[in-house]
Amino acid sequence: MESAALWAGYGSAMERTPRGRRPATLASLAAELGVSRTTVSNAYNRPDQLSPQLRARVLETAQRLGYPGPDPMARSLRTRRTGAVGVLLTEQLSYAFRDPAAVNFLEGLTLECDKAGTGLLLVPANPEAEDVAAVSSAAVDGFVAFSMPDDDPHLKAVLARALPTVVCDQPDVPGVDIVGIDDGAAMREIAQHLLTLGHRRVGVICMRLGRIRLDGPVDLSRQESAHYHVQRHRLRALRDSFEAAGIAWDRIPVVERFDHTIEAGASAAGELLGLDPGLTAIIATSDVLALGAMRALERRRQRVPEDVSVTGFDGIRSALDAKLTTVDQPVVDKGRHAARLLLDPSPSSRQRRVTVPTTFVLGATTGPPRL
Amino acid sequence: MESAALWAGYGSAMERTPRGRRPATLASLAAELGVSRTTVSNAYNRPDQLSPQLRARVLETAQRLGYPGPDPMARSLRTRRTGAVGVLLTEQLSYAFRDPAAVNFLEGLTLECDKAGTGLLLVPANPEAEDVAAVSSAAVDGFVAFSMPDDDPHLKAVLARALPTVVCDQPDVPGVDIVGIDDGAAMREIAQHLLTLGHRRVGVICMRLGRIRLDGPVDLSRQESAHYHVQRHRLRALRDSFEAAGIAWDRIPVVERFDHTIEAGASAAGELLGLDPGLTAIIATSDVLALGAMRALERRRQRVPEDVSVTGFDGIRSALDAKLTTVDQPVVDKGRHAARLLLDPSPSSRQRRVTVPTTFVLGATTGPPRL
DNA sequence: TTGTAGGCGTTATCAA
DNA sequence: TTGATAACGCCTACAA
Repeated sequence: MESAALWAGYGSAMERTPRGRRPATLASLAAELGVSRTTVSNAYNRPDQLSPQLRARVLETAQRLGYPGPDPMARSLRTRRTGAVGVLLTEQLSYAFRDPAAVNFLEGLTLECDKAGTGLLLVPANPEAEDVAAVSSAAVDGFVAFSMPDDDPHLKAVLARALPTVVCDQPDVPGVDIVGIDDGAAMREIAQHLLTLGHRRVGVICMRLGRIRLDGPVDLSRQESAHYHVQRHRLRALRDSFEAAGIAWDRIPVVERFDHTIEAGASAAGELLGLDPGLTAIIATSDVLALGAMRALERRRQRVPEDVSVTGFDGIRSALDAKLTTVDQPVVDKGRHAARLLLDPSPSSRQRRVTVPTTFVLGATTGPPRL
Repeated sequence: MESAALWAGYGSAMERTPRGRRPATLASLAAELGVSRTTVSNAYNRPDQLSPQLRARVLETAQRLGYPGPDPMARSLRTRRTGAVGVLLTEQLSYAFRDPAAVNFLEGLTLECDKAGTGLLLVPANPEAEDVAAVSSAAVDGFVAFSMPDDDPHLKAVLARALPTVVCDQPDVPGVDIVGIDDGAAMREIAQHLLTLGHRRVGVICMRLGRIRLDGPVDLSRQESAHYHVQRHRLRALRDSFEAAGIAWDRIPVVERFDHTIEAGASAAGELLGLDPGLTAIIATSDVLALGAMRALERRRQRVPEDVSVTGFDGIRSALDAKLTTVDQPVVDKGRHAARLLLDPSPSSRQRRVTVPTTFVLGATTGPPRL
């Protein structure tokens, strides 16, 4: 106690960052004022619990001593809350600002955070690293996991925290609230559209199916065992649709790309055309990949849709601008729903599920197959 | 102590979220194992300080008890670090994902965060609210303030925290590292370009100049006293350029918009044309506003640049796509530099300053004035 | 290799 | 209206 008082009294300059002096604490402030710590604490947290003049005196002295208010960590330790929610993407942090779908999802999250006045912590969780320390030591009141594979160690670390959690677009963890779409139904619409147009020989580009970087053709077993549910369901829906139309699925080339970029889509399309030069349509499981495919076709002087039709998935802005035939999903809404589930205390402990609607978008990139 | 041991021993189910049982702590784990807290702590933080088998036993018991590892808040309180940096924008959080420049800046920040393995906390700081609590209680190791007015209470709260801080594009606080561009020089290039083309009657659209929502014409005094330095410098550069060319600045209408959106730009352009139907060029202090102006002109069936020239500022993607004449600034790099300054411990306490280069971009939206 | 003990800065509880 | 006391859960010299 006395040492605190000593410190508090030491030096009286008003530098913003008191150099060489030990930073003021609630206790040192109290000592300086000759009141108890409780009183100082109340001055900040319960203004009605002390007289206005005493409070004014406390605040003024705080200013003079350069005391910035109660220490956030100490407060959090005590109150068990931080006022922030954590987000995990399945990628580098910068992906959050580079991928259109991620950007939209996060916009949705922040829309609700703004309302609630909570912060949003982007938690580093590189899928190619096993280091979950950042997850274990994130100072948050809850987590949103976006598009993570079901075997991701970071996800496991999140669940271990036993905090309120919501997952979006990915693994259905028992008891954990989830937001998503009906991937199968949406993909079947795409397939049906192409089948109706008369396409029989198609190629598929999908996003990563596992945590290991792997770029190339995907066999059936890998399709079925994909750790990314979304991709698995979409591929499964395609298979069902084509087989129902009497087309052997194992004759249809499926190519995987780890990176979710336009360039990756372009290279995948190239690979697909190498695998089956006679295909008349390319189905991508995301708009970004589809845009890449279009770029590759353009480079090869193939016309879309006259020579090859292309479909996407997501409904991102640039895809709609490019008149891509795709499925539009309300990504911003998914973010909002996720945040609401997280911020609304669940009455029971039962899993809540929100499925947002999707819309088939007929663009100008699909047409009858060439002869 | 004994009560901890009691708790630790209570119940032994392996539910992920031990219901009704007090959550395990480092101490309860130690008690359960019959070792000291130090040992358990070391098992997590200094694996080399204890035998592999003991460590394995600790970790296994932790798993069994559902202990998720050291509590982040407690750890932070003790170590005085959190592994996250905070960002303040001058807007709602969702702005971070809606405004192209903000998105790019944050991408730059996260690029460096990824390298360093630190998280990024978006701190709510609504400019129209005075509530600074989120800033005061943000669990971060440092702050980046992006584009804040010099009289913003949130900024004041940031400085009060006495943590490492970097500001970007805005107030030059003594002793605080800063990243920016030469706004004046860049804007003079724009002005010179238009003057050379022969424009004499122009109108200006600028972003908000103060924290109070205000949409409309801006008089000289407000221009000079703007709390947003960037805007002030840009307007000042315009004024200097035009006056040097013998054009009376007070005859040039300047219109301000609080919201930074395309719609705001459009309405501002409309207002400008009302103020001076004879103007031959519209200068916007941002690309977003310029794109809005173009939209307004299009609605009015005015051709760009035949009827009216338009210039922007920033070099965002959609502006470059639209062939806007503008100034390109490396926003992603600004983010990177800001993060680097923050994460690199400054040797001295002197202010460091990084000025990134800009490039004049001649687009297709400027031409000689109509007769 | 392991244990002891003090303190990080705050808030909650209860009493005055 | 104010104050004393006890946690909150952990890290880290220092000692053994």
